[in-house]
Amino acid sequence: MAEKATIADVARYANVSRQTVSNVLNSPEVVKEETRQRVLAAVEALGYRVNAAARQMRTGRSRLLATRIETTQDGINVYDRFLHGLTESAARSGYRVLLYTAIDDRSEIATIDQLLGEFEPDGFVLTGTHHGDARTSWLARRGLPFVTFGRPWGAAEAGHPWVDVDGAAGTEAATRHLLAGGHRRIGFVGWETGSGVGDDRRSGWSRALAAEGLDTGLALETDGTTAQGRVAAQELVRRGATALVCVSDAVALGALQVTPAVVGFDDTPVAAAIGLTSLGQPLAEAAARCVELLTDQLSGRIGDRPTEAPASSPLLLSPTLVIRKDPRP
Amino acid sequence: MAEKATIADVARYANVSRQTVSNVLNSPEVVKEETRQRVLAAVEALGYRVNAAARQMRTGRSRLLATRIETTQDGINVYDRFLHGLTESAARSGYRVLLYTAIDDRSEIATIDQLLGEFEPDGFVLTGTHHGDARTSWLARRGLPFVTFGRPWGAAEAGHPWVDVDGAAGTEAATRHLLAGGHRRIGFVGWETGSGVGDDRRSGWSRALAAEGLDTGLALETDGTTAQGRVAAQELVRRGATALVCVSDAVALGALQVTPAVVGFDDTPVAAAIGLTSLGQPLAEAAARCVELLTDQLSGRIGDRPTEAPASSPLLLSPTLVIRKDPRP
DNA sequence: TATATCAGTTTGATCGATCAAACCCCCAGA
DNA sequence: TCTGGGGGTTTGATCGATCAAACTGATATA
Repeated sequence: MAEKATIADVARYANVSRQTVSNVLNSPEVVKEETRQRVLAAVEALGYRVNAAARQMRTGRSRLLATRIETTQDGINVYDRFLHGLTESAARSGYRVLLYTAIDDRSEIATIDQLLGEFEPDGFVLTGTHHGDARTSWLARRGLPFVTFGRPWGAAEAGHPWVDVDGAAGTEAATRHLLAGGHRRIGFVGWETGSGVGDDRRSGWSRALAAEGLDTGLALETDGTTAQGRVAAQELVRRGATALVCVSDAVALGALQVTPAVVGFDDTPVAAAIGLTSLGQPLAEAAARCVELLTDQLSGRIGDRPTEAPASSPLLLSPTLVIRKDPRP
Repeated sequence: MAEKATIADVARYANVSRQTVSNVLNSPEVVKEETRQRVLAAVEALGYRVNAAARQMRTGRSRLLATRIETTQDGINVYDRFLHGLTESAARSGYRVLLYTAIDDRSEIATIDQLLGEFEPDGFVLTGTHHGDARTSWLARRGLPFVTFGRPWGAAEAGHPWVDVDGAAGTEAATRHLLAGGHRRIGFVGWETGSGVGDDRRSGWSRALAAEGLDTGLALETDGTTAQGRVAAQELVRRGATALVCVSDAVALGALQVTPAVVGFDDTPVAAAIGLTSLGQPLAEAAARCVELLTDQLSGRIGDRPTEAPASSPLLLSPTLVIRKDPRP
C-alpha cells in the first residue's frame, strides 16, 4: 500500500515548491493557471490529502465541531436525526463532528474545557437549552464560537446565535386542524410548567382557541410518560374535550387510548407506525442552519479573535403538521 | 484568558526538561517519584493538556475512532443508544468518536479513505454488516484496525473482530416464554429471507418449537412495516396461531392489532410505551466490547503494523426478554 | 585505577503543514 | 543604464509534542 504522500512529495512530483502546492490548495488565485493544473494533477496522481494535524498545528484550526450525544430519555427520542443532519451539513462545509457525552451542565463544561485543550474544536453545537443554562455564558465569556439548537430561555443567556423550532406555531396549526374538523372543546396534554419547550407548545394551542373565543382551560400537566398521558386524557375527556393536542408523541400515545382525535409532537417513527397525526420538526434543516451560523462565525475570525461582532441572527423554523388518518391506538 | 500552556511551559515551571514532562505523562515509571510529583503539580498549576495535533504528528496516532451515523430508516431505530455507549466507552479509554455519513458501501469506503488521509482515525467501528460487505474486506486488505457491530454474514468477510447480539437466543427465549404461557401454536412474523439478522431471529423461534415437537410452519415474511406486520399476523392467526414472535417492534405493533400475545424485538421506546413484551439488546455493553476489541488491536501495534495477528475474539451477547403485561395495541 | 552498568535526565531532530519574508524575472518609466 | 514595481515562486522558521541518542553521576566489577 502506498505510503501517504506529503505536500513535499507533491511539490517534487510537480516540480514546484511546497508553498506553491499549499497555495494551489488554499489560495488558488495567486498561482498561475498552468502551474495550478500541474499541481492538481500531481495531487491526483499521488492521492494526496492534507494532514489535518499538521495543518492544525500551524493554523490553530482543527475543522472539528463538537457536540454532545444525548442519552435517550424515557421518552421517544428524535435527536439522532438532528445529529445525522449535522454530520452531513458539516461535511459539506469541510468540517467533521466530534462527539462527547455529559450528564449535566457542569460535566459538559468540564468536557468542553478538556476538548479545547486537546483537540481544539473550532466550534460547538449545544442542544437542549434550558432556563439558567450555564454552558452558553461559559462559552460566551471566553469568546468561543458556538450555536445552540434551542432558543435561549432566559434573558441572561441571550445574545448568541441559535436555531429553534417554533413549537407554538406547530400546536397552533394542530389546533386549527382540529377546529377545522369540527371540534370545539380541544384539550392540551402538556409537560410541567417551567420547561420552556412545553410552555411554548401550550401557548400555540391556547392562542388558536382564544382566537375563536373558545375555552382555554382544558390543559393538564404530565411527566411526559405515556401512562400519565392517558390519565390526563381521561380527565380532559371527562371534562368535555373531544380532541387533544399533545406536547409529545409519547403522551399522545397514551391519549390515543382514550380518544382518536389526537395530535402528537415530533413525528417519531411511532407516530408513523400507528397512524398518529403529529408535528414533524425540520431537523435536517435545523442542523444545516446551525452549521451555517457556526461557519459564519468561524470564517469571520482571524487567529483567535472574532474580527467583528458575530451576526447573531437567530432562526425559528416551523414544524410541519403530518396528517394521518385512522390512528390505531 | 490564559494562553494554553505547552509542554515547554510546564518544563520551565517545574525546572525539568520537556522530555521529562513527556515521560511523566506517558511512561511515569522511568521518572523519579519526587520529580514526578513536581511535574504533576506544574501540570495542575498551569492547567496543561497535551495538544492532540502535535502528539499525532509525532506518533501518528490520533486517538480518534470513526463511525458512521445511520440515517433513520422507516423503522424504529435504536442506533443512537449504541452510539452513546460507544462515545462513553471510547472516552474512558482516551478516545473520541468522529462521525461521518454514507449512503452505501462504496461511498462509505470513499469517506473512510478520505478520513484516513486527513484525520487519520486510529480505528473504525462498522455497523450494519450484511452479505457481501465490501467494507470489511477493504479495511482488512489494508491492515487497518476495525471492529464490526454485527457478525460477518458470509465466509468471505470473516476473520475480523466483531460483536453481535444473539438474535436466535433471543427469539428462542421469547418462544419459550410463550410456551410457558400455555401457547402451542406460535407464529413468527419475520423479514424477507436472505437478511442475516432476520434469518437468525427466525432460527431461534423454530429451534424452540422443534425442541417441543411443535409446528414450525407458521412463519411469514414482511417488509418490516407495521402495516405488513398486521396483515401477516391476521393470516397466521387464521391458520391457528395463538401467539406471535416478531422480528421487530415495528411489525409487532401491527401484530398487536390482531392478538395480544406478541413479543417484539429491540425493546424500543414504543414497546415500553404500550406495554409490549420485547427483546432488549445490550447496546451499551456491545459498544463497550467494540471499544475493547479495537483498543486491544491498537495497543498491540507499533507504528503502522500489528505486532501480532490480532486476537479475533468475536462476542455474541444475549438480548434480554423484557416482559410487560397488558399491552394496549 | 579503569571499565561497565544503570537510573534518571537532557538535547537535537523530526513529524507535515503554513506564515512571513525573500527572491527572481520581466517590463515600465526616468 | 538604472530603478521600481508586481506577478509568481521559493526559502527558512515555526507550531508542540515525542523519538532516539547522548549525557551525568553514582555504584558495581575487574
